[in-house]
Amino acid sequence: MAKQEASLPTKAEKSRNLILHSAAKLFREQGFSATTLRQIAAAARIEAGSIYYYFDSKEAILDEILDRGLRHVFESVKAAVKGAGQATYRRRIELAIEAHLVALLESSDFTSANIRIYGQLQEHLKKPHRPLRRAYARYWDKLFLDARKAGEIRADIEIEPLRIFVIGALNWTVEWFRLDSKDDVLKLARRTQLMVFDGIKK
Amino acid sequence: MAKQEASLPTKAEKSRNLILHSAAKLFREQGFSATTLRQIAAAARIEAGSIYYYFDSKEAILDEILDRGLRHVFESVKAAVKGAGQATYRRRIELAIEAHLVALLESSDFTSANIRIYGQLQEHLKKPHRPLRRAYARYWDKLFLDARKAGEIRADIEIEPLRIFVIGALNWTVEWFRLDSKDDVLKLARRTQLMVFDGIKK
Amino acid sequence: MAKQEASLPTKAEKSRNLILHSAAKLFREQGFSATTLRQIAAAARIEAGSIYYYFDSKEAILDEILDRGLRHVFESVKAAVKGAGQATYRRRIELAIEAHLVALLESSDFTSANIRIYGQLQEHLKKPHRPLRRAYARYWDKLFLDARKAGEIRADIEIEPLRIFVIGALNWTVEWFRLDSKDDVLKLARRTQLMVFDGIKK
Amino acid sequence: MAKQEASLPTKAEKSRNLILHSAAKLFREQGFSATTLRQIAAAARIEAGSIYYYFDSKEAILDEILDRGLRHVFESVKAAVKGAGQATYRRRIELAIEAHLVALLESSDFTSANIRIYGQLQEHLKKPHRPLRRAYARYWDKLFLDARKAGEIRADIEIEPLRIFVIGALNWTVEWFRLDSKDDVLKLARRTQLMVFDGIKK
DNA sequence: CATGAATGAGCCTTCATTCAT
DNA sequence: GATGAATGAAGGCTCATTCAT
Repeated sequence: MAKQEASLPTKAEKSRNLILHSAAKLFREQGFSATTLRQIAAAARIEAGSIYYYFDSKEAILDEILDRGLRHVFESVKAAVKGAGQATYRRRIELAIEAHLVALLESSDFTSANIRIYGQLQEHLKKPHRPLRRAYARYWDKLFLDARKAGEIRADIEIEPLRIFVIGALNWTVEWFRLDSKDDVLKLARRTQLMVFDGIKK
Repeated sequence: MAKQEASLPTKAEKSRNLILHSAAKLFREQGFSATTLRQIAAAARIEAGSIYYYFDSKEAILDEILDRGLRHVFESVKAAVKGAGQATYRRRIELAIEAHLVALLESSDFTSANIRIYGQLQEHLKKPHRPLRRAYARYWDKLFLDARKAGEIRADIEIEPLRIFVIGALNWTVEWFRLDSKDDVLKLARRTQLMVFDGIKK
Repeated sequence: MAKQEASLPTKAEKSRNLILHSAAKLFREQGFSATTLRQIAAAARIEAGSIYYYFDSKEAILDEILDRGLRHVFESVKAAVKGAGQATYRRRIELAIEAHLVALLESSDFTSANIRIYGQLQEHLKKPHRPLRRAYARYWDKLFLDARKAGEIRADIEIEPLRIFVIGALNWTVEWFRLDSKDDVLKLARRTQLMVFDGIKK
Repeated sequence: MAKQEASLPTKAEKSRNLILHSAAKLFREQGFSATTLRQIAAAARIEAGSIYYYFDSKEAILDEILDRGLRHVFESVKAAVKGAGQATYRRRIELAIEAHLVALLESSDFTSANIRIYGQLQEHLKKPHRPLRRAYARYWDKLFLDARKAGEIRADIEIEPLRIFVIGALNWTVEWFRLDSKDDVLKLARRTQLMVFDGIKK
């Protein structure tokens, strides 16, 4: 009962995590409502009924996946930016772009599931996650705002549309990107950084 | 499929179209499998059973929506580019961006439904639409390729990643953009064109 | 769509009623939660899913059964008493006893189901039916009160315990009485009337 | 089943009893099939799985409750009558009525659970308890028969319907009576005795 | 053309039960 | 003695689909 500190994951914790990972993968691939609990159970190699030992409902699974997914990108990006110390703002934003892409395409299925299915969920499923989503948006806004104040990006650019444009381009990768090697994501990141900052014109 | 030679739409054709539009809106909002035939029927103000007079199955409705949606953007973009005559390639691409956005966000729900749900569909539902999707991708590639040959965009940019980046940024708008007025879409288009060509750096 | 006056029951109305009667019988025999929709469907010779064409839920079926059941006894008793005209109060109460028993044991399964299962239902299922139950209790109370005022029953008898005693003795019959012929119920009624008024002592 | 010779109850016996009491209360309130083993376990402050250390199945719990419940009224009534010595038959029956009511409404939940749920159980669950039920009925029949022979109750009254009427009125109290104080049950008993013997007429 | 009625497969969920620890 | 973890059968309910009218 007492929570052990940094102890090995118990059997139960492993089962719980296996369910979450299986569900996240399926949600990302097929969407929330097209995914059945039997599919999740099969992927986790248990019976459908057993899922209810760990979760109250299909929605409870979704809830935890959405939360973990967003928290994961957010923390990755914050860590990357923090790690940049006093680099230029361009550099910081470049690192944020890379971190966002890595979290989305490599780390786990939580983030990609979140990005992919959130928009089509019913209102009551989205609601609890809105505060964190807003916080993440504000974090990027601050990054761009600081860069503009520092004169590193054009003064006539509005922050919000910019953020939407950039994150949109990043998020869309989830629709087509298939993981082959870490290099691929980094290469994709580099290209994206360049495109965002310098555009495509000669 | 529908027989017609510019005659007035019959009552049957009107019902058919109403079903398609109702379905497209719901598919875009909730996804394919979360949308029920009864919801579609209610939105079209008929009974669920009546849908089968016009369509063989739910999948048949989807099929037509996907097809119309993609055809619609594709034709809009081609028309816009053709209308530009011998303008610069930058101008042509700018018009393509605008046309894509207008088709996606304004014209109807077919295109937005297509963009939004395609990725999560089962393989057998995607398959028939792949040829057209590829053709559309090649059309953009040609646009960018010509621009590069003409020296209007940087020589070191690879075409495919560029196309993915641009269309991705455009498509993601479907996740957040809510139509208020035509101006908004055009403003969005102008900003996007600028960002794509000139980037954000000072 | 327009309600026809006293028209023949439509096919749909017949199905609906068949479901209700099948359910009432099973509820009375086994209780509410031990009865499955599949059992009800089988008894009504349809498929379980078809029940939902007529009812929103199992609870909706219960609701209508409870309502019909209580309404039925109530109206039977009122009609019987009214039919007695200006008879003595003893006579009126005797007729009420008979009417209650006939409704409970003969007329249909709605009343017996109601009497038998009400007490074990969850609070939220009972609640909507409380007003009518109270009204029925008050009706009996008035009957006894008038009889006491008229000096036909002993002055020292408290009305509420009396009503509870009498209705209790009547209702308990549902636990053991099995219908053979109309005579049986009437014989039972006569015995009960006698016992209630004259007691058993010599 | 439990081995014991007036020794103190072991821990195991206490657990077993706690399970039985918890179950009886829930069965009485909600019925047998609406009560889950997890509810019983929670009420007994153990885990659901642990119940199987003491009982083979949910039905085994029911079985013991039914048995204890009936045995308890039966013995109470016998003891009360026996304690009356050579009193009049009216007095003996009055004491039996009181004892039945006290057992039903006060002593424990076993008897009330039995009375309330027995009628809706499946045949195979009722069967083992029928002999004892019949014996209890015969016991009352004998009481009334003796009273009639002794000329204390009217000669024209048939014994079986009388017993059914009286026990029915007593048992129905379980549907509405809520325990407040011992006096209440005794008051209820006195009223019932009076009503049974003298009826309500002036 | 359109619907009302019904189907049956399958969904999420519950629950008595099992068993290794 | 007792539990945590898991099972699998079944329950209420939904939904695409069918078809006589």
